[in-house]
Amino acid sequence: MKPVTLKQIAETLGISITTVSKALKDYPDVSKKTKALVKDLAQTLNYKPNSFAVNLRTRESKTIGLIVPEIVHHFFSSVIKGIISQAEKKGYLVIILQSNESYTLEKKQIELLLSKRVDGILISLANETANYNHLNSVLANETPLVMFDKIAKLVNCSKVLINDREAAYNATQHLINIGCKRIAHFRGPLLPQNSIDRFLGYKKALLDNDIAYDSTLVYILKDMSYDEGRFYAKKLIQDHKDVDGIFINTDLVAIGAIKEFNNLNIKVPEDISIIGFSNWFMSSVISPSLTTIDQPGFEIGKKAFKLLFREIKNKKNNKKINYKDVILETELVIRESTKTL
Amino acid sequence: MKPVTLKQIAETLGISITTVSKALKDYPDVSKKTKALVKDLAQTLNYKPNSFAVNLRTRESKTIGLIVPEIVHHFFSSVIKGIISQAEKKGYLVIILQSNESYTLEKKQIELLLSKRVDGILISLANETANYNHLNSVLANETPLVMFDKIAKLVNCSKVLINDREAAYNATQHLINIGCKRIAHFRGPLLPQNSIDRFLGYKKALLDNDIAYDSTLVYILKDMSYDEGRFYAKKLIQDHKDVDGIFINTDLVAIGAIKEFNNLNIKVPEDISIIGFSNWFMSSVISPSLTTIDQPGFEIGKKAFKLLFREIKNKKNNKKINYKDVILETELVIRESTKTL
DNA sequence: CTGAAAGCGCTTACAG
DNA sequence: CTGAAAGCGCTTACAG
Repeated sequence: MKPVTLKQIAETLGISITTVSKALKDYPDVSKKTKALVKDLAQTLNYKPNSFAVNLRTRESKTIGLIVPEIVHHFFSSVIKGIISQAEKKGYLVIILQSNESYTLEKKQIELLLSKRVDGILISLANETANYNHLNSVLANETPLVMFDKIAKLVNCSKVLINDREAAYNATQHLINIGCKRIAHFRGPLLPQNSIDRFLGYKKALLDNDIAYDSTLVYILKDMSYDEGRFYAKKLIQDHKDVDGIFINTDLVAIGAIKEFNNLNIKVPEDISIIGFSNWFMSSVISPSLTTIDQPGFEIGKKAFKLLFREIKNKKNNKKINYKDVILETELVIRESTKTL
Repeated sequence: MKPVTLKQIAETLGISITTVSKALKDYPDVSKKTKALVKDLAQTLNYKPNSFAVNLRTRESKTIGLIVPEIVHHFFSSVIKGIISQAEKKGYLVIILQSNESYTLEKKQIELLLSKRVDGILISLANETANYNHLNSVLANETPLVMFDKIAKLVNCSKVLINDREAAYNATQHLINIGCKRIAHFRGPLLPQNSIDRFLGYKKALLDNDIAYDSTLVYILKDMSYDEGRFYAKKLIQDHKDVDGIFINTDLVAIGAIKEFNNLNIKVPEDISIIGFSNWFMSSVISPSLTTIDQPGFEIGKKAFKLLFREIKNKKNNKKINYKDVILETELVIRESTKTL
């Protein structure tokens, strides 16, 4: 069953391909009668324009690319959902790639998307990524690019963010408010901007409250996994018996830490208060439930697509693109893993 | 910066487009010298074939479509990851769509993918889907189709599955082995094949052990959410004070039930043993941790893509496609939510 | 070993 | 209101 083409409709009706094409797209210069005839036949033959040909002619594919570090991850899957839902509304399809936190893979995937000529690219960077040439080549290629969550400050494009520094500050301040004196921080790797900012927020809160910053209380994690959470929870207790609070870069790690403390018979929050980051669903169902910063993944995804869409449109109309940083609100969600005031 | 074309390379080198095209693809009938010349220039100009033109000529896009009911879901995101990782190896890109368990949306998305002329489609059905015309139209369109997890028995295509009936049987048998006498079942909606099969496995285990089947112990859930788990846990206790075990269709619901029992001060597993299904990561970290059936999402995804790839290849070579059902192994993972033997 | 030509299926500027 | 023609950028059967 070969797909129906304009040519077939034209021949059947004894008119030209041009007219058929125009009729289907409701050009004003085609008679009503012809339009009706064409549309009817197209309908009965179940005509679908060959998108390959349309892409070639119009130079656009109505498809965007999305690269995330990891798909099986509450935050990123929420972002993906936000992006897809918004894209669908505007008639765009989304190709999804996973970088596995690898710079090499990320770079290859960018090239792949570029060679596929997607209309735009959405990306959250791999932890490893320190070189931005591949991103600049997207820009040089005049393909709209929007970064979210894990961004590179130096790349000149629109970004969707939260105020990591402020959120981390608030989290740490909350620990201080409930009486914590020795507050540790499990931070992410050195490169990603959000792990830098969260660290800086933590540090500033300490200083603003006249608590001496002690670098031995800061642990630099690598893969931000549940197991790392367990490992560093144990290590922290061995290194510092006097710790009474921890601000942890991400919920999954915090959940590992809570689990480890449960095992070691260290009471959360009585002995140690814990705050995570991101508000994974899981955090509300573990015991004790986790105090955390709610990070609106779905909204971030929606907003990121909206920005990208705007840039795609502007590009088509040869309008200048003005880059924009959008900062979304976060919220401290207080649960059982922190002492009450 | 306009993308480089074959024509430009040809003109620069003073040879024909044909030869350039052939040189780049290492046709044997082009001289080594010409090939070197062409490849060098293509390299320096950073030539990338226009995929729109290639698609139109070759009638394939090296892109497949994937429809899942929900993305923010441990099982499905694992499947997605499996599919993408395997697709990438074979040079295929994946467009992802989410049906939200809606038949109408699913149908529209199938049409969209068909009109985009993807090389193949992978799908896990929406709970609502009872009519398979849209799937048959994929087949009629000669687009390879593979279903996984939530499948329609009646559609004539390859499928990747687990043995739901057997897995449910084993789960129920385990409850019986540890001494449960009144075993309830929280099942999924009426239509999806896997909720039917899990129910049948449950029932058969009861009968094989001479335990009377009591339909009032079976609760039919709608959206399989955490909140539904809480709701029906409470209801179950009100309806049946003597229940001592529950086999629950999916982990998220089971986690809701455990949480509710914790709140109601009903001890799991002392008062009631609970078994879930799927082995979400979350299930290993809640208290008590959840006994469940491990369902290999990542493997299901990989296998589904492999089957689809085989069919795409066969179609291209005009070989007959022989449909295949692949059944993957599951495993009972015993944790704290069930009594010990 | 090289290249002219046809064609994939559309869209659109232009002529009538 | 209709249509001939050019062209998007490739691939490939065919001729030389």
